[in-house]
Amino acid sequence: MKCSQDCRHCFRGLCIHRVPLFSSLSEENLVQIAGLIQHKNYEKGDRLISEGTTMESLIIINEGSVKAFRYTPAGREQRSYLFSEGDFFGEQYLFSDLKATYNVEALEAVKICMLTKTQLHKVLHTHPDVAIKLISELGKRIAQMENTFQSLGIRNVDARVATLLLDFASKYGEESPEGTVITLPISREGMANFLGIARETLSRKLSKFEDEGLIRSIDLKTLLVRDSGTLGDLAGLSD
Amino acid sequence: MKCSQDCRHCFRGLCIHRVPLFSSLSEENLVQIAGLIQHKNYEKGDRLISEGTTMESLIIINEGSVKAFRYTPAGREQRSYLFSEGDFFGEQYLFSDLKATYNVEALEAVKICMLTKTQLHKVLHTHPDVAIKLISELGKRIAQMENTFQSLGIRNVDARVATLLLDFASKYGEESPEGTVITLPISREGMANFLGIARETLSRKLSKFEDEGLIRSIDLKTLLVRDSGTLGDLAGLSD
DNA sequence: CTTTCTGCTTGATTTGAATCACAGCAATCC
DNA sequence: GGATTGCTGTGATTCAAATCAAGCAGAAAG
Repeated sequence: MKCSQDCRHCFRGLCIHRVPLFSSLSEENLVQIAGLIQHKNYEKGDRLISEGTTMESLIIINEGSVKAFRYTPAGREQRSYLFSEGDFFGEQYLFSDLKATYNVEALEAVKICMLTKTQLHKVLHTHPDVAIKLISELGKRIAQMENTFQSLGIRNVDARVATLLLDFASKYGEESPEGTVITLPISREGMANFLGIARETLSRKLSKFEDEGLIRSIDLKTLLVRDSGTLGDLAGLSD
Repeated sequence: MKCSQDCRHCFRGLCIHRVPLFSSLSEENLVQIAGLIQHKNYEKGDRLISEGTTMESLIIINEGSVKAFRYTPAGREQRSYLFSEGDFFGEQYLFSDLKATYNVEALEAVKICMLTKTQLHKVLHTHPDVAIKLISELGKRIAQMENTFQSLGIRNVDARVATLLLDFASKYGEESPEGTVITLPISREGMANFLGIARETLSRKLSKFEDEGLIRSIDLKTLLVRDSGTLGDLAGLSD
């Protein structure tokens, strides 16, 4: 199946074109790999991966977004990631026989592409470019995690909240004359878990930022960032 | 130069044999790659990498240990890693043109092996096995970081200290009839930075653990872990 | 051997976030 | 439309770790 201009109708080629991982490949190779890929859809709230499960595939998000999280021994959801279109995950487990150490849940309707363990191995062996790209992506992710580490180590909660807001602004924000409008992908509770702080504390911080004119809360799912400069200062000048 | 049984005297082959990264290679390939590797020695306190520098090589530690750290905007050392024999780092920067975002300093006399950007690319192209191994190692590192995330997100400082002690016990500890004797690679201040807590707090926690009979402080650089079971409970049953 | 310095401990106080408690609002269900 | 349920915001309180402040011990220097 050859891709026409509108990939939305070419399910095989769809995700592969979007994924930076395969961007270095020729059209011919793309089509070849596309044939190996399986597709699956999930509804909001569906579990894609559960802790302790054996992972057999690399998963690439084609449409929608998911959260990755764990439970603390006390049973609270904790420190999750958000993955959205073009992101991939599950690669850690494809080369070891470890079980998944986190859960992944759909935040909305989600379409994914899967490449199984053996197929990925084959691809990596025959296309070193893909391997290098994958290494590079993993490197980026590590660098990003190191950044997150830094902000985590900082006790200053204001800085963490500011960082999250700016992150969201760049990922989910849309520019408007008044500032950046963010459509929040997760609830306040979710954000608090993400930051490792109490729900109430997040509320208070957001209220404070609003009092200071840095943001404006449109409704529970929508936020306007009015002064990203000051937020940036807060995020950086921590400690 | 072919490796004899005692690799210590065969500088070219030395690190390559130790590094899991290259373990899948044939002796022939090993020798070939060994020829590309450069060696360097550092004294305690020497800087291997400075923030903002361009990284041109993958660095593999052959002997000794180093710490990786950043400075907070306020100028405090923060949240470092410890790398020792067989560990490698710097790979994130070899595929992007990013500058180093952390500093690396020798904690003792250190011998390293370096493989430059272009040489590594060449190796990865010609030896897909090495690429896959590298991907797998990076995956492991990510998994490990995710674990660290979890313990970081936990407010319970006791748990974090306990985790660190157990980590050190397995990395630097030696069994003795009374328990595991740890020769600490870093100062109290270093450990506190590592954990993201105040130096004083660490002191107090260690004193508390000692009162409870879990550990015994031999001298400032030596620690005896007497009850790793209870420490494990503390580390796990946090929050 | 004494002095000095550096890193460590211990105590007192402060601070900032967690927790507890409850009220308001929104969404869903009947 | 009204009721149940699940989020959210705010105030009061508690608590744990940071900070401030001495004091101590071991190492290096004179």
